[in-house]
Amino acid sequence: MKPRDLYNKLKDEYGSLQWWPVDKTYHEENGTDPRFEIITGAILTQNTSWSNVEKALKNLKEEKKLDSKNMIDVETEKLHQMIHPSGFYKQKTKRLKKIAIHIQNGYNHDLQKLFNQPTQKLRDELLSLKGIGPETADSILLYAGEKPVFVVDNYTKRLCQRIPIETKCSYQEIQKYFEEDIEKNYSTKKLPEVYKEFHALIVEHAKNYCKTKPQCKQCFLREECQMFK
DNA sequence: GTCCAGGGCCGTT
DNA sequence: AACGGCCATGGA
Repeated sequence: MKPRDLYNKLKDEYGSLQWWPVDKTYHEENGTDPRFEIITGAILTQNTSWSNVEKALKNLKEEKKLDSKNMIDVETEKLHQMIHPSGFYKQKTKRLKKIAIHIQNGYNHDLQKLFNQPTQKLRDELLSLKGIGPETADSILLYAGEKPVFVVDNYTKRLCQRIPIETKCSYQEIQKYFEEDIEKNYSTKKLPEVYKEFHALIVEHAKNYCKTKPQCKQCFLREECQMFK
């Protein structure tokens, strides 16, 4: 199966999903940039369920620390406490502080300036920060920066192996394979929306059916999936 | 009690 | 390059 076939099938099944959840009201009321919430969420959700991330985000909002300027000043112990529910809270505290300081030093807290850079340059820059790997960087580029980048996560790798989709299983190979196939069918302007939707659909499907322990009998893709046969 | 989640780093092979 | 151990919580 080709990536575009998977995309179309998932879209027909699940319709359009609104992703990445952001509390716009909070940012309007506080004059902060909603894109920092996406950056924060991308770090907090590393190998962690979103429900746990929500608890941490809630704490950050209650203390008005969900922006790069205010996050920098939070005591390490205090930040540990606030993001505790999201797990790996010590390393994630370091990662959040690191990106916040980077946004201060390089861009004077102006995320527009950050995202105005060429995609590849920005990607390399994000990857140079310890704690930001390929998936976190690409999530930030796509969902906060509206850049045409396909995000590969464990769910994507799992689907590729099971259906299967004919590609090597390294991050780079999967990403290239998906992007080259999707690029052919959509205008450059539409690509970010397509990639956002595609990744959201993959997560939705894998959460519900293509779990670690697959629910093949209920899965609508079972007849075309090697896993079921 | 066990398993798993919208990863990434670091050390070893 | 590829793999294993580690980081940690809360819900199923």
